[in-house]
Formats: sequence, structure tokens, C-alpha cells
Amino acid sequence: MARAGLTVERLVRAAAELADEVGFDNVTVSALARRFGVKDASLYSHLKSAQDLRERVAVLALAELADRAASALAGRAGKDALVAFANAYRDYAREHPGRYAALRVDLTPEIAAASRADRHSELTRAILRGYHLPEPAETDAVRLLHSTFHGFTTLEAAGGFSHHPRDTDSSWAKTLDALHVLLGHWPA
Amino acid sequence: MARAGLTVERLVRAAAELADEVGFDNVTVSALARRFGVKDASLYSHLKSAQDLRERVAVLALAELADRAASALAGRAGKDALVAFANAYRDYAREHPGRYAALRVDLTPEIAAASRADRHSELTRAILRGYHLPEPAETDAVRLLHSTFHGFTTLEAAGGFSHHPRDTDSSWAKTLDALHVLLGHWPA
DNA sequence: GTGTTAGCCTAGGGGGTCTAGGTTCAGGGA
DNA sequence: TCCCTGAACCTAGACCCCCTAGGCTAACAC
Repeated sequence: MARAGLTVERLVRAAAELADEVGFDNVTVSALARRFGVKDASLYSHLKSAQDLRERVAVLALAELADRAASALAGRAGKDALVAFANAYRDYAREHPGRYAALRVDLTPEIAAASRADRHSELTRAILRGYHLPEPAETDAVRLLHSTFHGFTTLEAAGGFSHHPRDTDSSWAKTLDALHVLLGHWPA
Repeated sequence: MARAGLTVERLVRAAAELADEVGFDNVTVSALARRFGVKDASLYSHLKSAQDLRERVAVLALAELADRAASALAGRAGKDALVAFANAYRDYAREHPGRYAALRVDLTPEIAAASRADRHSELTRAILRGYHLPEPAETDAVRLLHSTFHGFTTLEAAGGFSHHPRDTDSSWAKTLDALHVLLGHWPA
């Protein structure tokens, strides 16, 4: 009988696809094993636990999102950079809802450090370079931007904006306008 | 043998407490039954399913949060109202992390309508009355505020801000300052 | 060819979800 | 008083998921 050729990488990639298809909460060791035509017990040679699997998906999503954000920022500055970064964030959430949901799992400090989870903060900080904010204002602004992007995409994905005629794209564009203005006039 | 005197209301209230204690993801029909000293099957005369239980906790949290927000807004206007509302939101999330996490479940449209989930939008809109924004700017601002409050509290609860010396309370206060300024100078 | 290792297996325990169908308790009507 | 009825709670059991222990086998090394 043929080996399935399982690898941690293949498993995690497949789990990420599974998450986008059926939702992150439904990513289960059994479902993943089924997808490979293999018994669930077999996956435990590659994975420590179901939680381990979910964390690996989160780390994958974290890295993918950071890569996209970095590309979006390349060669841009000021409002251009802000908009490109924000759109990279939102587009990723819409294309990969399962992976995006995976970002909500809290990683252990060790894993977070190893996966360079702080890349996101650094990238956000890069946007702000054009606005010349002194510390600690820059840190506060990083947190505001993060919160807003994350909150908007989360609420949008949950359908929180859907019961109003104003379309979400316009609100998003206007929100970015407003943040740009705000960063230019950050209160002392 | 004594009856436990189960009611949907008692069950949901207990489930909410359970959520705050052990996390929303660990709110299970079995655990709830155990808490009442009853077999899990017995709860299915009161609840349709585990999902039904979770939705009811979400509705409870939604209502509690809206009540707090409404009290916070009473008799306030302008920045006072903004700060009071935002703090009500954040304080609730910190006091009741399990209930707050429950808000992430997506309610079916029928349940959302029946639970007046739109009260939050209306309350947010009440804050904005002092800033005199024309439509659709007001709607966009409602969405921005919602996104920011939700995103900030979510990231804070997940420990997303914990690896930086700048304390979260100060960032929060500064974020509210910034939003106040922004609402006063909303871009055309 | 014989070991070694990694990849996959069966078996099985534990817990969560939910259904079907039974029993007991409380209150109302003949 | 006795019975009826409905509500509250039960047992039994099917199904899925998580995970461990231990066994078999294909592939590679020597």
C-alpha cells in the first residue's frame, strides 16, 4: 500500500486550505487525516496535538500576511503606503477567511518569538515613518492602526456591517482617508 | 430526588459565568450539566443544541454590553460621551472576557434582529450627534469607532500589546484623544 | 540480506454532541 | 381521591473527535 508522503509542511498547508473552506474552528485532526486518506492516529507522528496544528496554521498565516504587507509597502510612502498596507491586510482576510481567523489563537510567547510575530508591528511602524511622530505617539498610532484594521476586517467578515445600505468599500476608503488625516494631525 | 429547577435563563446565565471562568470555547453542554449536577441529555429539553447555547450567551452579552453603553452615555455629550462609551466597552471586555469572546459568534440574521444587535450602532451614532457629521460620513465614522474599539479590546485581550513597554492604558487614552480630534476634523 | 528508521496501522480509552424512549413529580379535573 | 397530563430528568447508545500504546512494513544504509 502506498505511503501518503506526509510532512509537517504538507499537513499545515492542507490544514490552511481546509480552514479557508470549512472555517478555522472546523479544522480538526480527523478531517485533515481524511483529506489525506489516512487514519487520524497517523498524524500524531508529525503533530504534537490538535492545538499544535492550529498554532502552525496561525504561524503560516502570520508569515503570509507579513509577506504581503511587506510587498505592499515596497517603494511606497505616506498615504500610498498606508492604503497599500491596509488593503493587503483586508484582502488577505477576505481571500483567506480561515487563515485570518487562525490569527486569533493566542500563540505561546516562544512560538510568537520564533515566528517573528512582531514583524507586523515593525511593518506598521514603517508606514508611520512618513508622518514623523515622536515616541510614544508612534507606538500609540501603531496600536490604533492595528486595532482599526483588525477590527474592521473582523467585523466585516462577521457580517457586522451588512445591514446598512452604505457599502463597505466606501466606508473602508473613507476610514483610510480619515486615518491619514489623523496621522498628519496627531494631538500632542 | 430533587429537581434542579432548570430554566433557559438560568442555564444561559450559568453558561455566561462559565465562559468568563474557563473561556468561551470551553463552554460545553456537558460542563454546564455538570455544574447543575445533572446529566447532559437533560439540557436538551431546554436547549436546541450546543450552538443554540452559545448563541444565547452571545445575545445575553450583547444586551448587557448595550445596557452598560447606554448608561455610560446618559447625560453626556461630545468627548465625555465618547470616552464613557469606549470605556464601558473596554471595561466589559476585561471584566467578562468569556462573554466578550461570545460576541464573535456570528448570529443568524433572525437572532440578530430579535436581539436588537443594532442597538450598538444606534448608541455609537448617539455619540456622534455632538460632532454633526453629514451622511454618509456619520455611518463611516460609526464603523471606524466600532472597528477601533473592537479591535483594540480584542488585541489587548489576546495579549497583542504586551511585548512593549508603553502601557496599554496610556495608548488607549491617547487613541480616544486622537479619535476625538478626528471626529472634529472629519475629511470631506 | 540484515538492521534501522520512519511512516502508517489497529485497538482502545475518554470526552463531547445529540436522539429515542423511559420514569417521576406536580398540578388540575372528574 | 384518583387519574391524566405535561414538564423535568433519566438511561442507553450512536457518532465524532482527541490522543496513547504498541505493531507492522516499506525504504534506505551498510
